[in-house]
Amino acid sequence: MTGALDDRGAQVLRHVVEDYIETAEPVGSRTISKKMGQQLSPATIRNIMADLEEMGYLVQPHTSAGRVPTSTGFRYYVDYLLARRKLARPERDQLQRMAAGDAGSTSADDMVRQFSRLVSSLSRHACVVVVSRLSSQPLRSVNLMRAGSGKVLLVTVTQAGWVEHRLIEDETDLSGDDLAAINGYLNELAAGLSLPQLRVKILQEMKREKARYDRLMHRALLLSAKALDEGSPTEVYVEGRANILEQPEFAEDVQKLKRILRAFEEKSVIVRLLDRALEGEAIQVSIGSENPVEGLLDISVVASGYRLGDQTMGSIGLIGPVRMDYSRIIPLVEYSARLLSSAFEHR
Amino acid sequence: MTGALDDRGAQVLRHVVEDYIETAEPVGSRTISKKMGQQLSPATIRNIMADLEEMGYLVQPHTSAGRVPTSTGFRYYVDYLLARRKLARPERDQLQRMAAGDAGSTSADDMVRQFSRLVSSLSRHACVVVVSRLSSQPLRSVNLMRAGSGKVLLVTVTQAGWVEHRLIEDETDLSGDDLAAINGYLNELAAGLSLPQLRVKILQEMKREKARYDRLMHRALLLSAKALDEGSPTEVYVEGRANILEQPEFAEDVQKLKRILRAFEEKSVIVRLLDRALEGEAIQVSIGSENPVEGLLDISVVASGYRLGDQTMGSIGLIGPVRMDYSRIIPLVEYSARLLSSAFEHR
DNA sequence: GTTAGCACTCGAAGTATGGGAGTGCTAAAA
DNA sequence: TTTTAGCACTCCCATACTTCGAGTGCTAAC
Repeated sequence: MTGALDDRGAQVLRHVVEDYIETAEPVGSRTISKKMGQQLSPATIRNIMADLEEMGYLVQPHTSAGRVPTSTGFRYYVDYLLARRKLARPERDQLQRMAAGDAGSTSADDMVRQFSRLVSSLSRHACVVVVSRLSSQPLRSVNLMRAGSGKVLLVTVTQAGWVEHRLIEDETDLSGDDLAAINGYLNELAAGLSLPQLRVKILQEMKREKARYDRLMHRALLLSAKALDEGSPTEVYVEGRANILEQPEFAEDVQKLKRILRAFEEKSVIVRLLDRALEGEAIQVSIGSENPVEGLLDISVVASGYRLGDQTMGSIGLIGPVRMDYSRIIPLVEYSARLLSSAFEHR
Repeated sequence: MTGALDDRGAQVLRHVVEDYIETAEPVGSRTISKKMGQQLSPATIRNIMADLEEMGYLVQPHTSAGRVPTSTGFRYYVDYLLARRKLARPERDQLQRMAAGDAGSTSADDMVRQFSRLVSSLSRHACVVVVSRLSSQPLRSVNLMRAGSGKVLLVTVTQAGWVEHRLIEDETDLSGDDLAAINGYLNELAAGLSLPQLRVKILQEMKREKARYDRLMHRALLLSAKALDEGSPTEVYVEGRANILEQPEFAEDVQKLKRILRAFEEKSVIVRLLDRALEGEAIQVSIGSENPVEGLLDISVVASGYRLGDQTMGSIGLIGPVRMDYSRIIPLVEYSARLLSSAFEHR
C-alpha cells in the first residue's frame, strides 16, 4: 500500500479532496474529469482513482459510489498539495483589532476568551486556546491578601498580565501592617523571576532568615513556599462548540456527535488533543485517526503553539471534521498564533 | 379549555405524566388502567382522557396514538400532584461533602465549579450556577498591584471568598511604597463595605482629600473610583451540557438539539433562563413554553436562588427536557441551593 | 496510454402491504 | 347515570418490493 504518486495522480487526489471538502459527498470520476477541464475522460480518471484506492488514499463507501479520501489521503493533501491561501484582508484586520485594540483595558483572560470566540466564528469550527506554561513567565508583582480567618490569598501577576490567585491556609492571622511589610519584601525577591524561580529563591532565603530569626519574614516565606508547591493549573478556553453541529456528517450520526461533545466536557481531553502543538511553534495538523485521543476518528485538529519571549507558552487550535478546509484553516491558525504571541509580548 | 379537575381526572393525569416521564412514549388507556389496579376499564380511562384533552392537559400526536401531556399538563402535575421524594441519603452525603469538605482550601470559584459538576452528574441534566450579586457582598480586603507599565490591577476579596480583579489604566507609575501606602488606606476604608458602598465612600473621601491636598491619596481614590464604576460581571458556570444528548427526544431531532446547544453558548441567554429564580429563594419551575427564552419550547428549567447573608446572591438550576423527573429534580435543586447558601456562609 | 461502450452494483427513494396499538362510538350492563 | 364490552376505524411503523440513477469495472477499439 501507499506507493509514490506521479503528478497526475496527485492532481486527481487534490481534486477529490477539494470536492469532498466542499460537498461532503463521495466524488465520482465524471466530476473530476470536468474539474480538470476534460483533459482526461471519466474512464481514465477511474483508472487513476482505482490506483489511488489501492495505494490507500481513497475509499469507496460501497461499490458504485464515488470515492472519499482516507486520513492518508488528507495527510498527503495537507503535506504536498495544499495551495495555501492567504488570509483575507478583512479577517486579518478583525483579528488584529481584537488582539491589539483591546489589549489596553482588558484582562489577559478576557482578551483570550474574546479572541478565541472570534477565531471560532471566522473558521466556523470550535476554537480552543490552552494557556499552560503560566508558571514560567517572569512575574510583575506578588501580593498576599487576607481572605478570611485562617486564610490568606496569594495573588500573582505576570509580566504578560496573567493574574492567578491561590488560597493558603494559615492558622495565625496576620495584621494588615504585617502583610504590607511581607508584600514589600516578597516583591523585592520576586522581581523578574518566574514562579518556580521564586520558589527556589524563597527556600534559599528561608535558610538565611532562620539564622537571622526574623519571625515575620520567616512566616512570609513559609506561606509563599506552601502556595508555590502546587504549580499553576492549565487554563483552557473553548468557544464555538456548537459549530460542530453544522457539519452534515455529524448531524446525521448522533452517536459520533455524542462522543465528540462528551470529549469537549473534559478539559484534560482537550489539552491532550492540543499538546503536541506545545512542543514547538510550527503548525500541527492531526487528521482523524492520527489524533492522540482514541475514539475521535472523525475530527481533525489544526493547532499551533504561541510563545512569550523565547518559549512556547500555550497553543491555539481549531477542531472540526476531518473534512475541514485546511487551505483556509491552516493560515488562520498560524496567523492567530502569531497574533497571540505578539499580543502578550506588548503588554 | 382548562376546566377544574376532579380527583379521578387528576389521578389519571398523574399517571399519564409519570409514565410519559419514564418512557418518553405516548401513553395509552390500557396502560393507565393497569397502573391504577384496574379499578377502571380502559374504556372509562379513555373517556377521562378525552376530557383531559379537551381541557388542554393532554394531546394526541395523531389519532390512534396514546396521549402526551402538554406544558399545561406538566404544570398542573408540578403544582398539585407531585409526590416529593426525599433526596436519597447517599446523594445528600455526596453533595454535602462537596460543598463543605473542600471549602477550606478550594477557591470559591473552584468549589462552585465542582459542585455544579456533581449536581449535573447526579441529575443527569445540565447544571447551571449563576453568581450575580457579587458586588453586594461585604469586602474582606482590597489591593492595588502593579500590572505593567501604565496599568494597575485592583484585586478585591469578598468575605465569602470571591476574588475579582480589574485592570485600571494609569499613566503615572506608582512606586511599590506608594502602592503599599495606598493599600493600607484603602483597606481601612473598605472594611465591611460592599463594592458600591466603597465606591460612594471613596467619592466622599475624594472631596475631603482634595481640600487636604494629599496628592497620593487623591490618586488612589481616583484609581479605585475608576475601577469600581464598571460593576461586577455575572459569573456563569455550566456543567453537563452533553447530558442533553442522552434524551431520546433530542437525539432524534437534530434541529432542536442545535437550538438548545447554541443557546448554551450564550451566557446572556442562560442568565435569562435563570433570572426569575434570582427574585426569591423559592424554587422556580419553567416548563417548556413558559420559560423566558423564546424558541426553547422543549426544555424545562428548575432553579432556585441561593443567598448570602440576607439577600439572594445567585441561582442554581437544572436544564433538561420538559419530560424531566420533577419529583427527583426539585428536591435536588432545593437541597443544592441550601447547601450553596451555607457553604458561602461558612467561609 | 486513452477512451467509448456496456453490463453490473448498490444505495436511495418511492410504493404497497399487513400488523398492531390505540382510539371513538354505541349499546348493553350495573 | 356511570361503566364497560364490543367493534369498526385510523394511522403509524416495519417490511418487502420496485424503480431509478449515479457510479463503477472491464473490454475492446482508437
